[in-house]
Amino acid sequence: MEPQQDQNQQYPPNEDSSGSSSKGGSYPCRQSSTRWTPTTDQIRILKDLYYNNGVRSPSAEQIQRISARLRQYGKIEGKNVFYWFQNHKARERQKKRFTTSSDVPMQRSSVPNSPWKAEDPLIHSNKFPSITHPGYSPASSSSAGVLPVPQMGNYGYGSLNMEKSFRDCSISSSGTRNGVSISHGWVGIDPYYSSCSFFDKRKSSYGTLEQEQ
Amino acid sequence: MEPQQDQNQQYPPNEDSSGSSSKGGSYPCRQSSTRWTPTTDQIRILKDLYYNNGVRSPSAEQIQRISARLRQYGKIEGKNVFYWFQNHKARERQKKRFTTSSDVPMQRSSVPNSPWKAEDPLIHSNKFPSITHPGYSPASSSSAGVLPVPQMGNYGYGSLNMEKSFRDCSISSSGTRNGVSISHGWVGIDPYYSSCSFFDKRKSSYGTLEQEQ
DNA sequence: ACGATATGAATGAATG
DNA sequence: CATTCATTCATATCGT
Repeated sequence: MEPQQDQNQQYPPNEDSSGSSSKGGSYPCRQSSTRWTPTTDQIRILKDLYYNNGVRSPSAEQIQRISARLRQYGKIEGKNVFYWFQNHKARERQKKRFTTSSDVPMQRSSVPNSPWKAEDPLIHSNKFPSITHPGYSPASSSSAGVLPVPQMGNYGYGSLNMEKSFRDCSISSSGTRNGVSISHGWVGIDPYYSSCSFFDKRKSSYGTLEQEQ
Repeated sequence: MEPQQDQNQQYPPNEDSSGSSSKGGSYPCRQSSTRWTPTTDQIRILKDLYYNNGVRSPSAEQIQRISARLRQYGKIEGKNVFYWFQNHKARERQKKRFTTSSDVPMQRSSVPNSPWKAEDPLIHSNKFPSITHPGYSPASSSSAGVLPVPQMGNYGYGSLNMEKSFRDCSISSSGTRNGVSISHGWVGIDPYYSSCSFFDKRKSSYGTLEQEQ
């Protein structure tokens, strides 16, 4: 699996600096920005960052820098870089998820436990680690490209009880059917939000309508 | 936003909780998902609140009222409203972060209209004609999106005196006196885990501005 | 031409 | 509030 579609994609020579802007390059004059179509060079660099530098979720500053660099090879925006990493990581994990679980084909461990209507206060406190942080040890936080080997690959998903892996599968039982009619009121809310917002100093950085209460 | 993509909501007509076997996404209009799919009307109102009223982080009571109002247009819970505002605000900021350069104030290359740099509160047309909503009655009028900002009285959370704001609190507004010390607004059903983490430590980012190249 | 797949884009939900 | 995950939609591309 993992086609990874190597740089096979021979995109059209792209428009480069001419300002044609439509990187699709195929259409005479059509929606120039249907969607970003990365050039081979851009993909190569992105993959290099991903695999050789361990970059998985670049921060805003990194994204700016990356997109700036990639701009030499074609039109690109920050969001493209952002999405690219997001998607690449997600898809890699997604695939891994199915291949790794050789045990049970499709074991939907339906945990009848929804954080929002939850009844046990445990949910927040004892949340197992790791599902989100597999194993790609960022190690030296400064990836700076000194990372010799990309230790990507096996995500330790099955290590622990992934009971909550597939979160609630049935939170939608909110009334409307079978007279249970649990409650509408969305009981249980983010503790941070509702609990303590004392010193809640809202800085109106936007300068728009500001409200305080 | 969303140039052409207009995902309609059409929440599940049936309440089958089991996740069916077929790889989801087979059917075009079969969003049998557990997650909330806002209707265009709901989105319109939410954006109106966001942009025209400056609502960014509604309080518990506000969320209650908002969700109550939006419920006319489809199933919705308080948490949905909460998340919506959270996400909308966060993404707006994020977008800014990606695109904003540290040196130049603002430099829009081209792309006259990009979802990431322009947010228009205007609504999108429905892909499908409004289908009858099984569960709740669409309540006749409106629904088709001719309603700018429906009645329902004014929300006091403008930049005005919020003093008189809470008058007809349908539910038992727990506390929330003027000033601060807002407690759980969750109308009585929010007993557990009031993990008061008063002083949320700003994680202060990774603190490492690495990555060069 | 289609259908399948790969992948960009968007967003709800959740965590830290 | 920032960051991340999961899911889904939309479309580009490729195979037959």
